[in-house]
Amino acid sequence: MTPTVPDKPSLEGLEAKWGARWETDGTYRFDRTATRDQVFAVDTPPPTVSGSLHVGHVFSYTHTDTIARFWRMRGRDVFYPMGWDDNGLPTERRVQNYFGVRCDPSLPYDPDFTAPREPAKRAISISRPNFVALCTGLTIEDEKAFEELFRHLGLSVDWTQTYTTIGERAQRTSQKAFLHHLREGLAYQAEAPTLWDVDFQTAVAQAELEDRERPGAYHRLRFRDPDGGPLDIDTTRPELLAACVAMVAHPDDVRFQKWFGQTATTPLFNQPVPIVAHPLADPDKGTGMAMVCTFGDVTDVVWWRELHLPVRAIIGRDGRITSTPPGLEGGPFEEIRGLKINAAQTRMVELLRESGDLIGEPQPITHPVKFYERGDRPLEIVTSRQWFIRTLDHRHELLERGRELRWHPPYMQGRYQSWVNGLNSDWLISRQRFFGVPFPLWYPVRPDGTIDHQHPIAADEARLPVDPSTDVPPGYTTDQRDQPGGFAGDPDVMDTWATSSLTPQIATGWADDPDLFARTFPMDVRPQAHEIIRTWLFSTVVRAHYLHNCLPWADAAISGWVLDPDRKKMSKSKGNVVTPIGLLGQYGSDAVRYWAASGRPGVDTTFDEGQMKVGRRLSIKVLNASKFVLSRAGEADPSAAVTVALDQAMLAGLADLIDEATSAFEGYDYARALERTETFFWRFCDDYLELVKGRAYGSQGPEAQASADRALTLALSAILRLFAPFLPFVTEEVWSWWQEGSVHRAPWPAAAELGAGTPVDRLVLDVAAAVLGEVRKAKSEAHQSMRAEVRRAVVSETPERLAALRLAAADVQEAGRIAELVLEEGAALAVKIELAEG
RNA sequence: GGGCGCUUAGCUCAGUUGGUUAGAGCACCGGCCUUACAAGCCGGGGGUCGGGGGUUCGAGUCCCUCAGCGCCCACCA
Repeated sequence: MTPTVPDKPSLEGLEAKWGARWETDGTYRFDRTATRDQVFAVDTPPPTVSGSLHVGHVFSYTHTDTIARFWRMRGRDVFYPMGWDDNGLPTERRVQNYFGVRCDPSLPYDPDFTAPREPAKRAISISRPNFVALCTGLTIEDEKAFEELFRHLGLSVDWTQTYTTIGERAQRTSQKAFLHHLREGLAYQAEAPTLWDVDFQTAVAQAELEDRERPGAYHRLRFRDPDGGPLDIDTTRPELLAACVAMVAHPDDVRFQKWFGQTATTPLFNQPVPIVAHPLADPDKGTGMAMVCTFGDVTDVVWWRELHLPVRAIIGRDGRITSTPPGLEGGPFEEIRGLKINAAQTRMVELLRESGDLIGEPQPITHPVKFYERGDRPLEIVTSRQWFIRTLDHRHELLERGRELRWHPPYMQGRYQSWVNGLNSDWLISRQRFFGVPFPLWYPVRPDGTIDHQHPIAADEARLPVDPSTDVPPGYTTDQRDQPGGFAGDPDVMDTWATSSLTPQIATGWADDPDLFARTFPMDVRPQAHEIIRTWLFSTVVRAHYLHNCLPWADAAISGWVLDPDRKKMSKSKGNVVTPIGLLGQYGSDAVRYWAASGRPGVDTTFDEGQMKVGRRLSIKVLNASKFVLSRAGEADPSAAVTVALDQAMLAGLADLIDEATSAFEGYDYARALERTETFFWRFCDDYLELVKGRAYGSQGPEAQASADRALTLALSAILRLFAPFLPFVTEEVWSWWQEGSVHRAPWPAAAELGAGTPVDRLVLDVAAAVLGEVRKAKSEAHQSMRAEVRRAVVSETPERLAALRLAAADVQEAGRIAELVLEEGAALAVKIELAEG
């Protein structure tokens, strides 16, 4: 094929041109005839749709894309779907504000409902199905914008495989998996104390917690020991005094052993409480004696459970003091009833100070307090009925799965192990929210109108997905909803992780496409960020272990974060926010990808526009070097032999590079593959191209020219393919000048294709470039042009290197414009240069 | 409290099993219109490889220790 090389190659417009072409040609389309062993399947992270994509997405998704492109060129059929995570709280909050609505799950579906154009002043109550429809509609627009950005970035996703986490397939999959677990006893419901967010009014799982350092104070309260003497404790939660159910000290604590088994009396309320022993009580903390309340913190829950203490709850789900424990009616408790927690604490301290039961002044401290990671107020612990998936009983199997998984980088496995080792409760999957996957369950309503939670009615698997708030369980009729003798739908939804833990099953069609599933599951790789190892990665392993008794994928590729130390400075000085689309427009997608791909696996990387400039320069260099090679040698005879030592040496180095890049990619180290390829390429341009230029123009006769031409085209072909995973647009552009088809479907280069076999003196290029460098240096120091003539150059070198240099002497002379080249044996490289006059 | 990672030139980072005077890019300085590229090319200066100790013929690389930064985990009265 005769190359068609533009006069002025440019990067402008390549994204649009090739994006459209790849779509038309189905370049990245998954071939459903491939069998599992021919497939490379990627469990792409579905980005949260509420909000916008930021440079962190560009960063990590590029990493995955380079891997996908590598395996595609290696001949694998790449299954690379995209998902949108539109399920969950962020979308709910947006819809509430955007439309001025709120979800009331007790309302029936209104098929005629249309959203108000402007948010109503008073929030309109709508049914859950109507609310969900609004959520879905609002996310579609964002999803379009996300797809456009990712296409512009050049992700080689198969956009026909897109799913959403609230979509029908995700719901079907989530519900089917839940029913599986239910049948096998791996899912269960329990009425138990759980961490509760009083603002979101929902239970929260261990994985969603974070500790925040908060100011607090130790308050010393004076209880009465069994003899009526003082017995002091320190507490940060004096407002929970009315919920005190015991006092506890360490079993070995000699100060308190005489009281174990006896009864103390609380201040203010004068309630009797047992004095008990438990090893979790720390003799060095406070007075060594603690009060146990239901519930002030998770230690209270442990004590309550293990010491079989009664429940005396006072905090309601709205975060106020609501329930009055028996025996406290009419007393000082009335002073705090109805108050929020902070106000209740203030009032309690006043009351205790008045009664003389507060000893000294509160001692301010800073201590870690548990928060929901998206929440603003400390979590409380309330008792409620929730659904759980068992994890504690399977800790050892799950640890073993973690060891079976191949981690990139390997040390990331430690995060998984420490998380699993630290699990202290089963996985709480129910949420008292609306925009999520409903539980496919109903409960019988007893004749007295109460709900019989112990006998849930499961949906028919063939009918999934169901919405129990509108669908009717098998054997019932619509009019029996919420009626005595009828049924009631489960009001909760699954936590978003309960759905996203099934992304492999959703993407591969486990619930509804057995053919696809057989070709793609278990998947090959899960790319994701390190902070969600404990949530997304862990929960995905749990689901696959239970559902399929295997890992969901063989490899986990963990990406770091984008650090932005200069963010302030940038926004101050320039006043414009750096958005991904702006960067892509300014530097070009290939350049931004270059920056992203230079971030090593798992390593946090600084946001660096300088690297994008370098990437742009590299892309332009690819255009220009390719232009030179193809316009000189594009019509080279493919059967010509590479006979010149310099050419052979260059190809030998390229063969080494191919081997190194290949094994780096196989180990998920795209960054190393890029770095090595780039280094080679610059040397190829700066040294080899300069050395070979004259010969390629025919200065040394047709055979020497043919060798150069052949070497140039072989090298260009391999280099373009090595760069293709990183710079998909510019490599495709150049490829199209002289090759049929897409470079992204071309075979990954192999060292063998470069005609290896004959022994090659690899020193030739090395020595020739070194001498050329000396000549350049001399001209630079003489303030001469590189074109300046050298009358005579005397090169001293070791005999071995001199022999190598001799093989490239003609090229060196020509590149350096050296009239007379003298070679002498010496200890190390030394070059004496006499420039011509003038 | 336990664990992991990082600390190499002004900046961003490479340095794979320990081996010749420690590398790249950016920035800086100087030079050059050289027929692929002036949004380019050529050259140059610049580092006691966080501190200390050890193993070794030899340590940026291995061991110990200390410090700083970041992250993960932890029952937080």
